[in-house]
Amino acid sequence: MPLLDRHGVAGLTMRRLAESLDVTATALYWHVTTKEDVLDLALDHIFGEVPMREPGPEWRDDVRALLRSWRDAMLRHPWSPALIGRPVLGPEVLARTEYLQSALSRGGLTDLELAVTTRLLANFVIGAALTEASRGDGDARRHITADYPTLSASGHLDPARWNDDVLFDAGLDAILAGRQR
Amino acid sequence: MPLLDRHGVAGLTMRRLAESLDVTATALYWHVTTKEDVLDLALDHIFGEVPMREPGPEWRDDVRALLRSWRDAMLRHPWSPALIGRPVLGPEVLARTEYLQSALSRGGLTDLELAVTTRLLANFVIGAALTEASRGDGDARRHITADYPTLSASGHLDPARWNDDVLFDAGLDAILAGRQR
DNA sequence: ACCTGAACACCGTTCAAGT
DNA sequence: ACCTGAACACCGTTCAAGT
Repeated sequence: MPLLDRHGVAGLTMRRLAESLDVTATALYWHVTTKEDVLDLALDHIFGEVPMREPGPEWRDDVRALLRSWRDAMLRHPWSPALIGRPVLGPEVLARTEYLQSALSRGGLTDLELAVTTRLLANFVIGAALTEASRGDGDARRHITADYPTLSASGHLDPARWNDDVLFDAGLDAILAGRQR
Repeated sequence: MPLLDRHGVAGLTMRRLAESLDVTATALYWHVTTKEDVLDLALDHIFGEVPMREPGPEWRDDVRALLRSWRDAMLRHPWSPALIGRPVLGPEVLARTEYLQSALSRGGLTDLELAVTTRLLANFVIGAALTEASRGDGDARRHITADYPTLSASGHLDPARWNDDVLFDAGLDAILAGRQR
């Protein structure tokens, strides 16, 4: 939905969507029962953009590749992370979760450890996409220097200091490091 | 804001908020320039509920305590996780981020590793709160059994099988485990 | 300094009616 | 089966005006 990418979730209007489809706004309600339905469909749809590559010999590489594309897809559609939660149950999402979980299984993870790692990875990716999608127009973060010594020394809020991509990849590696072979 | 807790972010209306304050809706615009301002204020405000306990001898315990309360606060106000991203820069949030980062410093983390771990932890907490806040009314997840073998075998979508709290704590421990003393 | 009232340009959604 | 038109009950926000 290019409408969402341009105007954000606040700018998506049933009337606007209808117009882009050359229909009346009320016509949409034959196909869909509520505006939330539209958002649910759009959300699940973008996960179709996340490729699930043929599983290779190194399961860690499969996991990394999947989760990088997962984050990329959300960053390409910055409205998406905030919508997550409701229908993390669309078919596209489920297929990718299955892929992730089976890769972890190949790594030897089972039971509690499998569940913990799946959640940890998924929630990390979602959290990362959510925070990164909205930062960017950051013009705040000034004179923080005085009040928060450790924070400003670490450059946590300085986008020039650390790159989002390397922090994400390193986080992924940290999670994957302590795991079974 | 009990209004938000009861009606969610969609149910918070300038008119409704005004009424609860015994004022006209238009009066609000003298104190605030836009509705988004109200949400930003409300969001930062709930992080004031997250206690920063006196740092103890075990830095890991400080981190765990902070992040558990952090997640708890967001789950008490389920509308909050989806709003994160814009002003993760309010004073309450900044104070907690500073606390977290200084605890990690006491643990011996510096530079890249400090930045990576801070992000990893923060994004995990946010992602967890976001996904957990909206699930709960899950009445989907049926006949998934057939199509996604690993997924359904793991009980990933079965709330009776794994408890959110233990998965969260275990995730936290997994992140903290591989780190400096 | 702080609030009201009227008004504007929108919303999502329902429903009878058309083809 | 699919769409239109009119209508309802709301929205956020602006602005002149009051105290």
